[in-house]
Amino acid sequence: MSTDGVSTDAVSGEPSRLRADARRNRERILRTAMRHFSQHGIDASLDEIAREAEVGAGTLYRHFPSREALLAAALEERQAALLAGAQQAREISDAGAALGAWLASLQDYLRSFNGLPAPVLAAVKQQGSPLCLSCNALVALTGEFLDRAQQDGQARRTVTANELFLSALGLAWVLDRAEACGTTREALEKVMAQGYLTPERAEDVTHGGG
Amino acid sequence: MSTDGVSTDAVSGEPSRLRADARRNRERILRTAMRHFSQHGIDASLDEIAREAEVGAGTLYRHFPSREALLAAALEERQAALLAGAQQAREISDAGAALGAWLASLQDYLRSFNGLPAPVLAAVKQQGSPLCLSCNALVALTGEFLDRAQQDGQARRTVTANELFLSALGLAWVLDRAEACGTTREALEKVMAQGYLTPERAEDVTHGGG
DNA sequence: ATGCTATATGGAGACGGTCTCCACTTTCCG
DNA sequence: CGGAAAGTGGAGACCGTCTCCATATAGCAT
Repeated sequence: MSTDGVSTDAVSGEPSRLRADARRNRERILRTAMRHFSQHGIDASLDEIAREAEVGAGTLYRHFPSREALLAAALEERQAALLAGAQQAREISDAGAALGAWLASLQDYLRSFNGLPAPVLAAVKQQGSPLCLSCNALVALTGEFLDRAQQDGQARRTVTANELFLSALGLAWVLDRAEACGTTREALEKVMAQGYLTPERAEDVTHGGG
Repeated sequence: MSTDGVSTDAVSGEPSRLRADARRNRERILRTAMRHFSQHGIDASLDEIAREAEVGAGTLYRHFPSREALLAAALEERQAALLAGAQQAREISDAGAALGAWLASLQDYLRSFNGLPAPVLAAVKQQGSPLCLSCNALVALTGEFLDRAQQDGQARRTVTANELFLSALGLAWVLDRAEACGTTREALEKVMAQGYLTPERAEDVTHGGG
């Protein structure tokens, strides 16, 4: 524990110019929040988190002005894991398999906390959200893998990154509230991948339109 | 129950043996609730509904013990419309088109109120919910049209009614919070119908398994 | 060390939501 | 018309979010 006093963190993350006690508190809050979000989902009581982190509610809200801000901070590790997943997926030679691997990683990420899909979806449309940045990145990444699979003739050219990402969100939403509901994750992923129509019929619809 | 002078309503609907004032209040609450759910989504304040219906909170909770109960009552007309939609769909000769029509009606129903997909999904797994009955019926109806389309070779035999219904729920969830998010309902419906994979690739996955 | 100030803290309390409880009012039957 | 059964309203307990500011503290200058 080499306590290096005040040194300004030149390159890295946010908690740079905070006073020592503030940094400590921020950390306590964050750890407690991660535990609570894991256990009780994204609707965990913020005051309860503050209480258990042994700080006042004001302190929590000073560090994290909104639930989303706290959520975003609590998700950083998971996001790192997701990015690692993306890197692994990139190294898969088959474009379709790579896309599949990415979507699987994405599902895992979206199930970090119960109810996570909702704020993520909100962040997609709402500009200023703290989750927004990562969220745009997620769409972009989805686009990257989708493009590759399309180039390779494995994914439909009619599908856009946005659509695929939103579909994945919908799937995650169903999954995290309904796994014990008579279906498996695999089955629903398959429906998303293949659709419910027969191939021949699907092509008709493609050309015929509505 | 020795002296049940008040005859139990054997067959029909709910508002049977209520005192005149009670029936009137129930009706006022229901009308107000329909308006509020329409305007503010399913999270509309119940106390606010009571206030605007000019009844006490206790009265509201006596008639409708939970938000779900009120919701279920407020949805009755919409459910009737949905059933009518099902009947129309039945009369379509093409099995695939019939399935499509049903799913479209279902989407309309699920968008009766903002946020409706969530309680419906909850009702799928939670036995005792007031929405549960209608919800089971919805899965059954979906099964009816899916079966027909499968018989006709238009829908994949690997898909079950439950899966299709849950997918539709996920779609509705995305739609009702994200329509103004860079995508159209039609596009997402198409993804659900066809999947994101190319037909050839989809067949590989079918055989290859997980 | 010591003083000083920017920084950070805690928790009381305003607000709004859910839901219960029961003293009171109303209906309606005999 | 009288009284029991049915129904009512709204006060208030409880819980969650979020703000505000008197107070406490870290860390720099001296």
